[in-house]
This record gives sequence, C-alpha cells and structure tokens, in this order.
Amino acid sequence: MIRLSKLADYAVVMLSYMAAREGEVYTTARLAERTAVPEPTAAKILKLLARSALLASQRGSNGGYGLARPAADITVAEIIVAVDGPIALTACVQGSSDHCGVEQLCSMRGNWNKVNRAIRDALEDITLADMAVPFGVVPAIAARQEQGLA
Amino acid sequence: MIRLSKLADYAVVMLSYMAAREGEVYTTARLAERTAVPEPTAAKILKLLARSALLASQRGSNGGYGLARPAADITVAEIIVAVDGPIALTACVQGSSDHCGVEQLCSMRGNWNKVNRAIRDALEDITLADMAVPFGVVPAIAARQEQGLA
DNA sequence: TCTAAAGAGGACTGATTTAGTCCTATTGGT
DNA sequence: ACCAATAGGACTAAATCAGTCCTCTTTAGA
Repeated sequence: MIRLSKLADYAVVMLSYMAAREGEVYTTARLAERTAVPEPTAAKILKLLARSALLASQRGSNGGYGLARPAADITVAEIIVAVDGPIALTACVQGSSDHCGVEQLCSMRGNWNKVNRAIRDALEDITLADMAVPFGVVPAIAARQEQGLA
Repeated sequence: MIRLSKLADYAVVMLSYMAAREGEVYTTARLAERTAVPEPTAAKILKLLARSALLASQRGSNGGYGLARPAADITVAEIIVAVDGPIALTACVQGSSDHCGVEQLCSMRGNWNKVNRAIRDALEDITLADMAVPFGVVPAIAARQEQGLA
C-alpha cells in the first residue's frame, strides 16, 4: 500500500479547518482542540507548514497561524511536500550517487519518474478548497471526471 | 514523502527483466542473480506475484516463473497491489468503524477518496511494457546479461 | 520594563512497519 | 526414489515514523 503519513493527513485536516474562515488567526491550542490532534503533534505540523510558507505565523501574545494564501491556491501536493518531503515513490529516482548494483537495470528503473510525475500531477490538481468541501461535489474533480480524466 | 515499498520496486524490476523475453521460464535463483535482489527476498516477492496471478508458476524440476500475461496487459497498479496490498493513502478511507473523533471533519476526510482515485488511475495507466522499455534498449541489455556480463 | 502568551527549533524516545531470513511441506520430472 | 524447484508461513532485525519534551525567541499589554 502506498502510504501517506498521518502527519500529512492531520495537516490537511487542520488546514481545512482554517479554510472555513480565511483571514482568521488560530492558536496551536485551539486548532489542536478542534481537530482532535494531540497538541504537541499539532504544534510540530504547524511549524512545518509555516516554514513552507503555507501558513503565516504571528509570534508573541495574541499570535497564531493563518492561511498564507487562499485555500483554492493551496494544493494537496504542496501540503504533502511541506510535511513529508518530496513526493516520489522510490529512492532511486534522481541520479543519486548510490549505485543500484545492477547498472543496466537502473536505466529501466528511471521510468519510475513517469509514475512519480503522474502522481504528482494528480495531487497538484486537488486544492485545499476541494478538500474542504464537505462530501458533496468537488467541482474541479467532478469536471475532470466528466472528461474521463480523473 | 509518499512511499512505495522496496518490495514493490523489486517486483517491477524483476518483472521487467522477465518481460524482455515473454514465454520464457525463470527460476528464483536466476532472477535473484540477474536483478541483484537477495534470493530469499526475491522468492518472497515471486510467490506474492504468483498468488495474484501476475506470474504463472511451474513447480518441480525444470520449474520456475513466467509472465502470466503480456507485459502490455500488466499495470503498475496491479503489481503494487499484489505486493503491498490496496492502493490507498489513509486509513480513514472507507467507513471503517474507528470513529475519527471529530465527526464533522471526518466527512471532509472522505475526500481523500478523490485523491486515492486519482492516484490509482495514474498507476493503472502505466503498464509493465512502459516500464520495461526505457530508451528502446532493453533487448540489448538482456542479451548482454544472458552472456553473464551483468 | 516586566511578564506572560505565543511560536521556533531541535533532540529524544517508543511504537509501528517493513525488509529480510529461515524452515518445512508439496510438487513434478528423470 | 531422488533431486530440483515452488508454496507457505513463522520469526527476527532494522528502518521509519509518530509523538513528546525542553529551551530559546518574539511580542503585546499591564
């Protein structure tokens, strides 16, 4: 099974919560409480998101976090990258120096890039706004499915 | 980072090797040697692939494995499923009974299904034949390896 | 200017998953 | 009957990840 880390899952949950009212500032404690994510873990995730400039942070008292951009401009791909690092399926992706033992096969392995690319594209097409829509129709996705692309 | 297990990676490497000459029968020992995958691990993977009917197996002496179908009919998605199980990003996918604590959020979480679907579709579009033909040179490589130059 | 509230950053630990190994049973050809 | 090969599963070791904690910096407000 392809695994997405729980942290990335939490991240999307928290960001979606914040997307409900853009422009508002949320403290770690409040977000943790409302999303049922343990506070220290929530803090860790929020820091990561702030570092990647998906969240704007305000230090000091009355500080907190807010979305740095409109939810429709934040893709799921970005969130995953911020929390888990680059989206790629195998280690043998870019000409990383560790030789794969069987050099000829490595060239074949390079085709994972095609796969990675396909997945990245899929994730880049889904925005936080899409995720935040409860259940019903997610317009962007529905449109692509209409075209048989999704 | 989204992670694909090493086993699935190995599986694709081994299957690609076999795709070079469809119809041929390969023993575990030979495949392990040629793909530089440790033999016990290779054996484990081959068993999994055979159980999922991607490989046809022949027991007894002169036995071994062969592709059960043409390489162009085997998708990367199938290989991953055979080795790693269902392709899905989070645990909270299907109405699994473990309540997510925050019910309203859970409905939002259901949108991961859209993401999963997009990824699955991407993987189903890539066949073993696509992976096995990097730059159109695979037969030459296979030939060299047959001569023990691998 | 002092204090308290908040985030920043990083180190550490425990738990979970995954990779890898090994043993035994079964099958089939010679 | 014997040898070569897969089938299946149990077990161990290693890598990864989630989660916690501690200390430092920033800032508003009394």
